[in-house]
Amino acid sequence: MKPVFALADCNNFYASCERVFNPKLVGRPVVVLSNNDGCVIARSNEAKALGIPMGAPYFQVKAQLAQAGAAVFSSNYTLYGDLSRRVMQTLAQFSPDIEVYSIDECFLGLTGFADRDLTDYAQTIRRTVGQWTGIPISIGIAHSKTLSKLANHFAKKNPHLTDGVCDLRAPDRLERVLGVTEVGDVWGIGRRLSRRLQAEGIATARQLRDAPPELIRRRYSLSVERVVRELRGESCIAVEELAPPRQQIIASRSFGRRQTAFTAIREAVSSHVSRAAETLRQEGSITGAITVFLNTSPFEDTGATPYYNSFTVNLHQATDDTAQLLRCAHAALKQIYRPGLRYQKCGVILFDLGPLQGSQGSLFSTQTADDRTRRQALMTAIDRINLKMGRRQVRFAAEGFEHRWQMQQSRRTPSYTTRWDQLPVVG
DNA sequence: TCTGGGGTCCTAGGACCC
DNA sequence: TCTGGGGTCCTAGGACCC
Repeated sequence: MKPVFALADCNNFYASCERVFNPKLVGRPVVVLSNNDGCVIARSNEAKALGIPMGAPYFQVKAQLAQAGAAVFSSNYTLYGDLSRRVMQTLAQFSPDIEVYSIDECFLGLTGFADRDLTDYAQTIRRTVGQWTGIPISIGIAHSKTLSKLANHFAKKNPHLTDGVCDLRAPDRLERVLGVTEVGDVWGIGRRLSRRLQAEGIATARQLRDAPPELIRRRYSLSVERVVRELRGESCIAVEELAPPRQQIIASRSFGRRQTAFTAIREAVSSHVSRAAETLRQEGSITGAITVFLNTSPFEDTGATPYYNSFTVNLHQATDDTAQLLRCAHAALKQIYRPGLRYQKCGVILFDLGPLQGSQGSLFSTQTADDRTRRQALMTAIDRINLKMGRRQVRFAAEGFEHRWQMQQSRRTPSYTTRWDQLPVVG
């Protein structure tokens, strides 16, 4: 039996989240900005209709948005994360086999449901998610993940034709949809590949499907060959219920305004280390290496070449101790900081991750097992307090107090669903 | 003045070894 | 003047995703 996949994808997710708690926004253009209020990263249909491109720098479209009476929000990831969890929990009612693919997308294995009317089933899913969470979704169904993405894309682009659900198992419909889908809209074909393929006369998803896989592999790569096979309905990518352990943890931010002073940058790096280490401990992992990176803006028009540098410290013993990581990060920062530059962003990467359980001590460590136990108890205590009392109530002095480098978020909505003091009020 | 953040995978090429 | 061949491992960079 051929496998059946569904992809459920929230429509304009962040913009829809803002609408859930502010129904007056329905019908109005809504956009959500990236961190630091830099770029447009989510648009309601009305905002898309204005021609606001995805990723547009806010300052370039600000006037246009204001003129159209658009509602503009700083991103509120706490809110979006919480609503995402609710959507995923609802979806889990409909298949035993689900993979949360991103904050707003979820694959459902429907192979065992193939004897039902799946369009009908998908409509039930849409209705339920809408009623329980207030978030509108679209659903694509097909014999491979890549085709289900494509089905979803078609459903979303043609709501009047599809009512938000598109089943591409029917061969004639599949032919038609493949024929009208640009090759760059296929999952796994980005801007670069799309340009190359088009230069060779492959402009639609159908043309890509009909290209010989062996040739594609030779000319492009294994990954593009896999895309071709998936477009042929040959499923090469399974639903992965268990997320593979992660390989790295990144914490970085642009500065609210350009920074030059070493002390300010060290504070920012320290606070990123602290955040990354928190994630590390949440996952029950330890890290064997830390990279600090620092850069100036790539958009500076002074003609100077942008500065980007990074430095990696390998730990002789893997750890999840914030204090130890701070020492390494400070040493790394000293290696890459150059006075006189206007820095735009810094961050840290933890990699070489492994499980805390069963980790080995180092032959060369001066730390005793007792020391380690005490440090771990300290970290656990800090994490607990911060969880209970709010983020960063207890923190390391290296993170500083003034935070003049911190990002700007002037248009942020309350954390309606995760903070008691910010619950929505019905009046 | 103002241009996000967090991930994964693949490949080519260099270092190194025998 | 001549200057192998093959294997592995690591890393940087490119490409993709949301």
